[in-house]
Amino acid sequence: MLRISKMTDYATVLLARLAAAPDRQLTATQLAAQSHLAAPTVSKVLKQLHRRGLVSSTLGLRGGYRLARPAAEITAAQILDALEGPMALIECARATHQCSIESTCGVGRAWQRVNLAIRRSLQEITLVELAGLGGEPVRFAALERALRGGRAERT
Amino acid sequence: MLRISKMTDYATVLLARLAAAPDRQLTATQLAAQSHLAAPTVSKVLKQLHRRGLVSSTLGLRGGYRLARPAAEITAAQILDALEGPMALIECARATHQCSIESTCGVGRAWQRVNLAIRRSLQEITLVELAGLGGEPVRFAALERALRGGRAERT
DNA sequence: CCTATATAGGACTAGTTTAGTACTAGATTG
DNA sequence: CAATCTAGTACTAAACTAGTCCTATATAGG
Repeated sequence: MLRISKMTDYATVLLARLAAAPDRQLTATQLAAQSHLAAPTVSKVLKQLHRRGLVSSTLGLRGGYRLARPAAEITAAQILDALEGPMALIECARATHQCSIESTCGVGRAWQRVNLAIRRSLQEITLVELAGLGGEPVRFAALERALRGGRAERT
Repeated sequence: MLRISKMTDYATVLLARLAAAPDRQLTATQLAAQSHLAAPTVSKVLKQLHRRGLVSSTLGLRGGYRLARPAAEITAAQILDALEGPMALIECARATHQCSIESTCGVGRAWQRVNLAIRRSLQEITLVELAGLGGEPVRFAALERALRGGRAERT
C-alpha cells in the first residue's frame, strides 16, 4: 500500500500548526484541540518530534512546543525519519541486507534506485509546502531536480 | 517506513524469473527452488498474481505459470496494486476520506500530490527494468517525465 | 514553600496487519 | 484412473500500530 503511519500523518498536521504560528508557543492540549486529535496521542507524537530535534520545548507552567527551526528547513523526509526511522521500500534496500539470491535476481538493486529517487524527492519537500503556507502548491520542479540529481550515471 | 510488503517483494522476484524465461512455463515448485523461497508462499503469491491478471496459468500435469503479457507492459505500479491494492500514502489520499479538519490543515492535499508523483513514477517503471533485463539501469528519465506530467498547474 | 501546569519517559494493552501454513477441490496428461 | 499441477479458502502465529496510563521532573506564580 506504500503508506505512512497515522503517527507520521499526525506529526505533519501538528508541525503544520506550529509552522502557522512561528512566534507563539503552543501546548500539547492546544494543538490537540486545534487538530481534533486525542490529547495523549498528540503528546506522544510531540515527544517523539522533540527527541528527534524537530521541535523545541519549554517545561513547566507556560511551557509548550515550537518549531526547532524555520519550516523551510524541515523536510518531509526528516518527518518520516523522525517518526518511522530511515525509510526503505524493501529489506534489500536497507544497510544490513542479507539476500542469498541478490546477485542473480537484480530486483533489489532496481528497488533501491526507486527508493533513492523517492527519498530524494521527499528531501526537497519542506514543511512550508506541506503546511500550504508557501502560497504556491508543492513544487514538483523540486521533485524533478531531485530525481535528475539522483541519476549518477548518465543515460 | 514507506515500505512494500514482503509478498510484493516476492512477487517482483517471481515475475522477474518468469520474465527471464518468456517462452517457458514454470511451476510454482520450480520458481520456489530458483528463488529460495518456501513453496507454499510462492504458490500463494502466484495465485494472487493470476487473480489480478499479471500471470496466466495452465492447470493439470505439465501445468505452470507464465507472464500474461510482455514484461515491458507490466509496471511496478501494477505489481503493487495487485498485491496490496491501490496505494495511498495517507488516509486522506484515498477515495472515501472523512477528515473534519482537511479544509484548514491543507496537509492532506500536499501528501496527495506527493502520492500522485510517486505513483506516476511507479507506472513508468516496467518489469523489464525491475528484472534488470533491459541492459540499462532503471530509467530515471521516465521518473522525471512522470513527475513533470503530474504538475497540472504550471509553476 | 507549595501548588498548578507543563513536558519527558516509559510501560502497557488492544487491535490490526502481515506472513506463512494447511487443507480441499478441480483440471489435465498419459 | 493415477500422478501432477493450479485454485480457493481457512486458519494460526507473529509482528507492528495505535492509543492510553502512570510516574517523574521542571517552571511560574501566589
